[in-house]
Amino acid sequence: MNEALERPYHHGNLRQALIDTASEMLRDDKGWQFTLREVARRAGVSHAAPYKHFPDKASLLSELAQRGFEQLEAETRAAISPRQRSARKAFMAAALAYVEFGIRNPSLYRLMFSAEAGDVATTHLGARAMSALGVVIELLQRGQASGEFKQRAVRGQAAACWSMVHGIVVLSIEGMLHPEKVGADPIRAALETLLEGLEAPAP
Amino acid sequence: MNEALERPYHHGNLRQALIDTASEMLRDDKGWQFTLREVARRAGVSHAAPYKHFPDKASLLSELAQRGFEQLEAETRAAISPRQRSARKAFMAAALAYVEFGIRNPSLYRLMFSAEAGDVATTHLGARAMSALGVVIELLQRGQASGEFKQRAVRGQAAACWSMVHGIVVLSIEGMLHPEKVGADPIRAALETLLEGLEAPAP
DNA sequence: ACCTGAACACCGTTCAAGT
DNA sequence: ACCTGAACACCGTTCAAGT
Repeated sequence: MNEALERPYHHGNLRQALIDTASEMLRDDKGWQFTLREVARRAGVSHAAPYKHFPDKASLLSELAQRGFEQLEAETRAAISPRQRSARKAFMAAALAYVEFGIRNPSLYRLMFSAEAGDVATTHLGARAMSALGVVIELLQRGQASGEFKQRAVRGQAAACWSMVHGIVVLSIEGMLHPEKVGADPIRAALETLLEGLEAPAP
Repeated sequence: MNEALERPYHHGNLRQALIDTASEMLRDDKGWQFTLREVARRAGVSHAAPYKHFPDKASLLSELAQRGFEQLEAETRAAISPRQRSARKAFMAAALAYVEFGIRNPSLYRLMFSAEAGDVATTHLGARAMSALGVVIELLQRGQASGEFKQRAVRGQAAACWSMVHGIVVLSIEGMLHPEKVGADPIRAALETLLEGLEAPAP
């Protein structure tokens, strides 16, 4: 921290330095009012310098968002890597990993779905998001193949899962899923309810 | 429209005029970059005039958000007013009304859950949101009383329902629930899945 | 009582000019 | 090749001054 004192980026990788600095701001400043000039300031360069490495502000944000999706997918995938578990357990582990990522990185998570990083649906961002969605689809296919989950259109079930975890994250970040409002451990309760909608009735 | 030509607010209700103008901007400008100066401009007053009626920008936004929650609750409630229906049908109708409100008013919906309108959880806003949540809770209690829904903690089920509809709205607004990505009518599919998690197995 | 105009401290973005 | 400083057109907010 405080790289500015060492004047480190006179030559080289300002681009990476800007990304790192911005990531830190995203992690630390809960109050999400991201400004390019402040990133430049913290990186120890003039406010015009970033424009040599990014065409505009949205471009830097988009870069951060993409990295966010990569990290989200990696963490969610890691949560289900022990393949021996049941689809139910794998589902729960993946869903909790997703939600925890969102709650641990509220500003980043908001950014990932914010229009400020570019049209999420139409740009590369959409591709990243869809790739993250792939984890869910694999999980659902596994559950259906083993007979644990109902035989339904996987894409519809995936829409349900993604909407649920996304909703949980956003409402949690906004402080609307606190126990006093909506009962103890609303996150687990919500995921349990969804899971029961996915599962096939006991034979 | 174009009220400015008639110089209508020289005397009276500039406060209301600002709210109306801002609401129109919210409805029309898909690209959500709300500025107080533009509201003043469209209302035909100087950029300093709003400060005689609202302490700051967040205050106007908060007012708009509160009205949004009122409208959302009213529309959701209206969708289930024919009391004779089954809990399943009432639930589906209410959920679809909620989701359609969000999709019809994307900027307003975003604002309602955005930190720009003040801390959603801690201010009056939170109260409005909780009041809107009341519709869901009544519905769940009805379904449990009639035996249609599983006997579970209503607050947990409510968390599931709210997270689901909220997630559906946000992902839809962001263009991530389009048929080519996630199958035909992902909204109904997602709500069906949730509903099956709520319902008691057939006796 | 209600509104305006100038002013201040910020933005994002551009561009000539510096090394 | 990479960065800076001044500049432009915007913000939100304040405040003396106008009617």
